[in-house]
Order: sequence, then C-alpha cells, then structure tokens
Amino acid sequence: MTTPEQDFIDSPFRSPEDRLREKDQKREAVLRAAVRAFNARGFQAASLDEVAASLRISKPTIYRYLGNKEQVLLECITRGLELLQEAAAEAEREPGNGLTRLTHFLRRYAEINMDDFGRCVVRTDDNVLSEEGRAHFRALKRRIDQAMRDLVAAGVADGSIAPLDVRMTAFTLAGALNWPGQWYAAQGEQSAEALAATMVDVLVRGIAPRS
Amino acid sequence: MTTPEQDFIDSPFRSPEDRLREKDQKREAVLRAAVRAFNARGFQAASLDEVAASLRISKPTIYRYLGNKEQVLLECITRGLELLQEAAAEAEREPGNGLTRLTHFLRRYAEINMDDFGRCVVRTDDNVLSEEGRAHFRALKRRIDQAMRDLVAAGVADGSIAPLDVRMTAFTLAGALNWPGQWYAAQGEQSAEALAATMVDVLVRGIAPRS
DNA sequence: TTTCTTATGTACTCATCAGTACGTTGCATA
DNA sequence: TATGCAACGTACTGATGAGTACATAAGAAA
Repeated sequence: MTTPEQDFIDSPFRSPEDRLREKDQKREAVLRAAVRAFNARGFQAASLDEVAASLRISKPTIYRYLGNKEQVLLECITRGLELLQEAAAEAEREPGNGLTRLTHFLRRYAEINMDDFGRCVVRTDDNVLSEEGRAHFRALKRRIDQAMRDLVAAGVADGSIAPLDVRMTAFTLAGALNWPGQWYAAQGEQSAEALAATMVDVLVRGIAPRS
Repeated sequence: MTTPEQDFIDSPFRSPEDRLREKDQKREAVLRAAVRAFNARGFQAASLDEVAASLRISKPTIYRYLGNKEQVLLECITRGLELLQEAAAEAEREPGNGLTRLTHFLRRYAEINMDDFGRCVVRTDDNVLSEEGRAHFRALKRRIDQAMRDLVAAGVADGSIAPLDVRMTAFTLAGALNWPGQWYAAQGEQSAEALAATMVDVLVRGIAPRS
C-alpha cells in the first residue's frame, strides 16, 4: 500500500505472483468445501470425492493442495482454533475487570463456534484422528481452555465473578457455547452475533431472578 | 412374589421361560456392547464385527437380536430418550415452584447425558440416520425440548425464574448439560451426580456475583 | 522446437464393512 | 425315530471410498 500500483487489465496471462496467489485461493477453496462437507455429513461420512465434486474437480487435485483426508481435517481444525486463540489474546489485552473481559471472550467464542471452521472444531471427535493428530488437536484445545480458565480466575480474583470453582465454571460455559456449533445451520431467524449475546447473557446472570 | 416359589438348583436344562429371559438378556447385552462401541468410536466408525467380537459372537447373531445397524442405533437412542422422558414426567409431578422443578430436571438431564444411552443420544448426529430414523429421533427430542421449555415457562410465570426468553434459555441450558456427554468418560474424579449438580448450580445462579 | 514443470483427470488397487446365503448343532415335539 | 425350529457360525457378495499410478495438456524455459 506504500507504493502506487499501476492498474492492469484482467489478462489471461498470469505472472508468477498471480500463479502463487491462484494456488493459495485454490487451496482455500478446497478447505472451505471440505469443512462444509465435514460439518454437513461428518468427517467419516463425507468423502473426498464428494468434496471434489462440489468444486467440479477430481480427488487427486485435493491431494495436490492438501495431503490426505486427515490433514485436510487438521487444517480445518487448526483454522478454527486459531480464531479462538486470537479471540483469547484480544480478551486478555482488553481493559475492564475479569467479568467484562470474559464476557467479550465468551461472545466471540460462541460466534466462532457458529462459523464453518469453529463448528468443525466442536464437531470433530478426537478419536477419528491418528495419535499425532489427536495430540496436536488436544494441545491446541488445551490452550483455549486455559485461556478461558485464566479469565474466569481473574474475575474471581477481582470480585467481578462469584467465587466459583474455576475449572467447572469454565467447563460449563464452554459446553453451553459449544453446543450451537452442533445445531447452528445459519438458517437465520437470529444472527450468530445475536444468538451469542443472548446465550452469554443467560450464563452471566443465571436464570434465578436477581433481587 | 405372591405365591411361594420352590428353590431349584442351577440346572443346565432350561424351561421355556428361562429361554425367553435369556433371549432378553442377550438382546440387552448386544445393545450395551453396541452403545459402548458407538460412544467410543462413533457410529460410522464402529463396526458390527467389532461389537460382535467384544461379545465373542458373530455378526449374524447381532442381526438375530436386532435388525440392521441403524436399528441398533435407534434402539440405543430410544433408550436414552426414554430415560429423559421419565425424568421430565417426574419433574412435572414434583411439588415446588418452577425453578425447583426445573433444577431437579436439569440435574437428572445432565446425569442421563453421562450414562451410556444418554451419551449416545447427545453424540448421534441426525444425518447418519435414514429419513424415517431421523424423523423418529427428532420427534422424540422435540418432546424433551418441549418439556424443558414448559418447565422454564412455568418458572417465569410463577416468578421463580427471571423473565427470560424461554426458547433461548432452554437452548442454553440444554446445550451446557449436553456437553458432558461428549467428554465424560466415567474416568472418575467426580461422580456424574456431583458434576451435574455443580453445573446446574452455575447455570441457575449465573457467574456474576449476587449482592 | 524440445524439454521441464505445473496442474489436472482417468482409471485403477486395496481395504473395510454392511448385509446375506447357507450350513450345523442341538433341543423339542410329533 | 423323524421332523421342525431356534441359535448360532462360516464364508461369501457388493458397495463404498481412501489413496495412487499414470496419462495428458499447457505454459515456461532453454
């Protein structure tokens, strides 16, 4: 953005950089199609032939851009977990007390779980992965879990959160906000943001009336 | 139990009633083995050969006692949903205000979701089922969902629950309490009952401190 | 023009299962 | 004793799908 760029007309002749960008876009498209298929029919049931067909390409092309089926899944999962990681980092940087920061994080957490890659994280069961894949997956999830616990602990420490068991509280919150990933189909009614906000509100205030 | 019964020695010769009872027990054992396999590896990944091997029988024997693979799953799911249905009926009969009854139900709900058949309900995704299976499954789930909403609505009506959106609240509660089914492996630390009670407590009171 | 590389498709192999045909054994009944 | 039926197991069929070998086409480079 610092140097002025000349406008070229849309040419069928691609420069080396164009080729690279195209390659990236194709990789991205494959990932997108795969995560949709995985979410819609489950990892095991979704076939790579299916994914390929949805892009009107052939299966070996998928193998060109990503490795085997598990690697496709791992990439999807990693994407989702990176989004969560960013959200956690953001929450930690934020001003305000523990509860405020946690609330922000929870909202983002819920929203991400309704996004394609986030849903994939929530819907993927450990045991479809190889030993190494599982270890990788679990390590990343543990970091998110730890971030959630840290925020809860901070809130408990500064008094903005009730003196609850940190582990169990984080588990309960995460569970509640993971669930939409199993259900949300973007079919509408409410936007993901609105749904997330409402759920977080229920969790923060509880269902018992406040005097 | 009204007529006195003679004590027989354990004989290898079975009466017709014994045969029937044995048949039932075998059917039960198959179901148990199947639900464990489904929960452990997922419906699609778990093979009936596997289930059969775990009982040291052959696959056709499974087909003798239950129909095809989907019917085995449907039976497991139905079992779990029947447990939930009973819990709902019980909660409705109970004395006390809406919140009290809901709280009881939520605890049972969570406990059932950590039991074999309950876990199966939570972990089974619609889309592995046939059209009819899916319809059956959804209808049963809808009844549970409705019972949960009714209890929330009753609590809102009698003032024992804060004036929240009934649908979203039920969804949030159910989501939070479904989640342990994805994780709980009976490995211990806490009993299912203790875990359920703690989670319900967090949900009822919320995480924000009460003055 | 020849050759190398990149991108892609066709057409396989091989493994895994769901589901089944059919045999066997043993008890029960006629 | 003959016949029927209940309770299994062995050994298949057929489908599906992951992963691969190899051909091909088209541009880039030499």
